[in-house]
Amino acid sequence: MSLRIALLGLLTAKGPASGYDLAKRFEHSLNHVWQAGHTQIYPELVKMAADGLVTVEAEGARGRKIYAITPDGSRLLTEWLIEHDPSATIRSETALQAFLLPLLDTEQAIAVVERIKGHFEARLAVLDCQPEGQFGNYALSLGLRQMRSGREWAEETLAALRREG
Amino acid sequence: MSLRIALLGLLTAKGPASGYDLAKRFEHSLNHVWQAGHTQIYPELVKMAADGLVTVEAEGARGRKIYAITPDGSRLLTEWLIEHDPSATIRSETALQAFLLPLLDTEQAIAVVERIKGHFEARLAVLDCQPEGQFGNYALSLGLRQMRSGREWAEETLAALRREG
DNA sequence: TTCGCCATGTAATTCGTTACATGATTTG
DNA sequence: CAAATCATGTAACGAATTACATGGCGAA
Repeated sequence: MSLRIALLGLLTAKGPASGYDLAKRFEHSLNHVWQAGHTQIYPELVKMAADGLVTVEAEGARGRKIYAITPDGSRLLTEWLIEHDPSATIRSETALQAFLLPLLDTEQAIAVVERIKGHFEARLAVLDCQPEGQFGNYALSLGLRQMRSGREWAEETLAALRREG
Repeated sequence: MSLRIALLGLLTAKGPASGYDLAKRFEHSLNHVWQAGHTQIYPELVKMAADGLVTVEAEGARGRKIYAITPDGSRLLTEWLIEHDPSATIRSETALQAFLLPLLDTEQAIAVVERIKGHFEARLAVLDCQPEGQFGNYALSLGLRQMRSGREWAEETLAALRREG
């Protein structure tokens, strides 16, 4: 479902687009929120068209199809936003590594946390380059906060490990 | 892979266990980090035994099998912890709702953010009840930080929406 | 005209969820 | 003995990743 919602959202926010365009939009704006490659997007659009959520508005060169959202699609999108309880499912490899830290000796643990810290910083850097005042604004500020608190956790954990080691 | 790692980690941290036990451990300690139900765990343990990562240490009543980690399993676990670059894949329905907020009018957006805030608070409450000083310590403090920053985001966003609306 | 990127797709496989099925043990 | 919970599993389906395949178009 969420993939559909994400696609409908992008079509609403930035207008009709081809599968390729949508894959690009995913990369550039939704990347810190939801991810999908073209191999998932192309077939999903076909199914969504069959379900009446999008239509092929135009066909261009080399099979390029421009999809637009339909009223049914808009309805589904708004309904989901207003009614859907976001699932609490979390699967974070980073948090899993944090969980398992006590299995390592201090020196190894420090190395792992250093690397995790690097990851948080890298993602933070990506988000920092993101233009303010754009559509993804709210998600961007949420992402920034969570990456910053990840970095802080790493710093605090490093300090604790060094004290102890 | 991560499911395997999580299972190997639990077996190392808390000793040999059956599939059922492991499902329970997932619920109680790994829940804010990684999730898996018994339907995923049972078959995975069989495959892991076939791959020599765990062995059936004992068999009890009604087919109960107690699995223990093997040296190969330990090796794989440590290697993963030290070498594996945690994937940056994020799929958060909450963040997706945040992303799509601008599609709603102010009143609806406020309702959505209120609900999101409630979710963050609920998860925070669960983590707050978790015993300190246990194995999952590091992951717990990371989770707490991230839930708190989620709640702060919701509060700030609500304030902004109310100013504007 | 060759190289690189644009653009679209399919196939195979793995990962994860939901629904179903079964029987043992404990508690009231 | 009935009901609840313990405990193990399978099957079907859906979501996601990886690998493969193809051809167009533009620039050097």
